[in-house]
Amino acid sequence: MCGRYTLTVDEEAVMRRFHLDSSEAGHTPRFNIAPTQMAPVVLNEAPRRLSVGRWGLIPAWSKDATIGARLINARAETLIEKPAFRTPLKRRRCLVPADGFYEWRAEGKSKTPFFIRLKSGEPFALAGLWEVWQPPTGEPLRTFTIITVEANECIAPFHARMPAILPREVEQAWVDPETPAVELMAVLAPFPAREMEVWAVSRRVNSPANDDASLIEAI
DNA sequence: CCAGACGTTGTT
DNA sequence: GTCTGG
DNA sequence: CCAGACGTTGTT
DNA sequence: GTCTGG
Repeated sequence: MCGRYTLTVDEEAVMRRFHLDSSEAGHTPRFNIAPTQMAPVVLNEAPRRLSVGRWGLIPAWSKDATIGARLINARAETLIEKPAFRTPLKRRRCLVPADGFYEWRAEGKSKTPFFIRLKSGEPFALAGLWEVWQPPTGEPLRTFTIITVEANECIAPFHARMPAILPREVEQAWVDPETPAVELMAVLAPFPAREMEVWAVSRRVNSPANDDASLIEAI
């Protein structure tokens, strides 16, 4: 699964990586992006822009926002049948820029967190869905969820699921609302484990209040 | 037709 | 909003 | 994902 | 134990 991730590069680097012209995200390097927090997303917009949304999808029909804290992931295998996801799947797909994520492994009484990234260290796109939710009062809120797939051999020791990392060549097709969703299901597959690496990190990452470069240092 | 649900993960 | 169950 | 809270009533 | 908030 994916319950915490990183985007440690600055906004310029994110824009370069995803060929964007402008940004409303105000992104600064992040080492501990947690559910319900705002994070950069790439929608289908012209001109191409780095946008922003709240992690944890709140369906448009939700009466309150609390469900958002639980809908942080969406299983790829059941996207089409789940009411909360099938509507955004059609025309509201997004890229979630990231360059690493965390998984926890129980070791005796406690849990040890691990950091996972590409061996290249490069940012990548997680497959996401987004929605707009209108609170009873106030401005509409954009939210998003991260799609999960079966874990590869690198992640399997930690969990049965991992976030869907998109191959670079399908990123544009993924956000294009003209692409039929059925044609995209095959790209939701475990990323090659040989291109990923993992190491143990400090338990300081457990608290979402901590967000600094030391969180991804190997211990 | 109306009413009511609508989600994921891990752990026990 | 959209689907399922009654 | 983990951390942290977890309640009611009436009155101002 | 379970739910909400970050």
